[in-house]
Amino acid sequence: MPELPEVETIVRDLQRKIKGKKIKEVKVNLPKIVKNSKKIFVDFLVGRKIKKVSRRGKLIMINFIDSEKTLLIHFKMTGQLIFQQKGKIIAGGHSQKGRLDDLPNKYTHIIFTFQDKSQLFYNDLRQFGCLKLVSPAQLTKVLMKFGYEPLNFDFSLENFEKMVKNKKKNVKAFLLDQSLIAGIGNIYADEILFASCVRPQKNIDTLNNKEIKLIFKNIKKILQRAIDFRGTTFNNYRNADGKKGGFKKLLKVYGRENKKCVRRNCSGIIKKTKTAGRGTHFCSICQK
DNA sequence: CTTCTTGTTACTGA
DNA sequence: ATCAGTAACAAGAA
Repeated sequence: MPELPEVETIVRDLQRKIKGKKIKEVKVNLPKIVKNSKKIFVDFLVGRKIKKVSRRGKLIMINFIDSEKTLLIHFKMTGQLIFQQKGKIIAGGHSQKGRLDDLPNKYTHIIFTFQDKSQLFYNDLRQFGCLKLVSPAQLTKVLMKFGYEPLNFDFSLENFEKMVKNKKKNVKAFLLDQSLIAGIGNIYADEILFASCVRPQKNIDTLNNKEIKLIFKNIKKILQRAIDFRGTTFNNYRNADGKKGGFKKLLKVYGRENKKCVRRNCSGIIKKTKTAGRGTHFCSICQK
């Protein structure tokens, strides 16, 4: 599922690929994905030049030259943004399921065509993602609800320690709460807690100083490393080139139910439970 | 056929 | 106020 590292990978790629391009045509095949009226959405975008592609948590923001408005894109579970030069065969090669690598496919709901004939496809198998044009005031309101950017300088150990105080949630729910820290999802929450030897069910107010420090360090380390590997493809995720991420082989607990714990000298078997409403993987031996 | 999956929001009840 | 739990959204995998 797209979490911070996956969204960051796409944002960096798109910034390079579509910055400065002028939109020539916008096709909306599934209007419910767009949270504005289709006419307002299309009329605004056609003729616009892309100024900037950026991100806050898992939310993508696209700005345009000569406009105050921002296009927000949220992938939710299965959204994709895939860019193709005109006529180029999409990378990713040999789909086992036939021709899903050819775009547009049956999950392509919006198509942006630029003046140079290159195209950006919004695909979404489960149709939970959304696109929305917002004014600066609306944008401010949306961004107010986001917590720290975990890789930013202001997300410091000192500030993290402050956040942990007076909180009563279990630590998994804490990591998933976008209003506290923005961008961690189910996969990285499990990985961060495994790396920190802390049980996901453990209440945040029972953590000792060492555990708090370790969790803080691993949030930064694991998210950064996942970006370096261009994200995790568990099933649906693809980057802006349509390719899979490389972090899956570095996953230590997520998706490893009933397998042996990879920690040295640990004989545990990875268990799967439901915590904070999500499938949660952990080792009951080395995660205390 | 049923059950499970996931990000987010909305809602309920403690 | 705060938190835990669940439903809803959709469609595919097992």
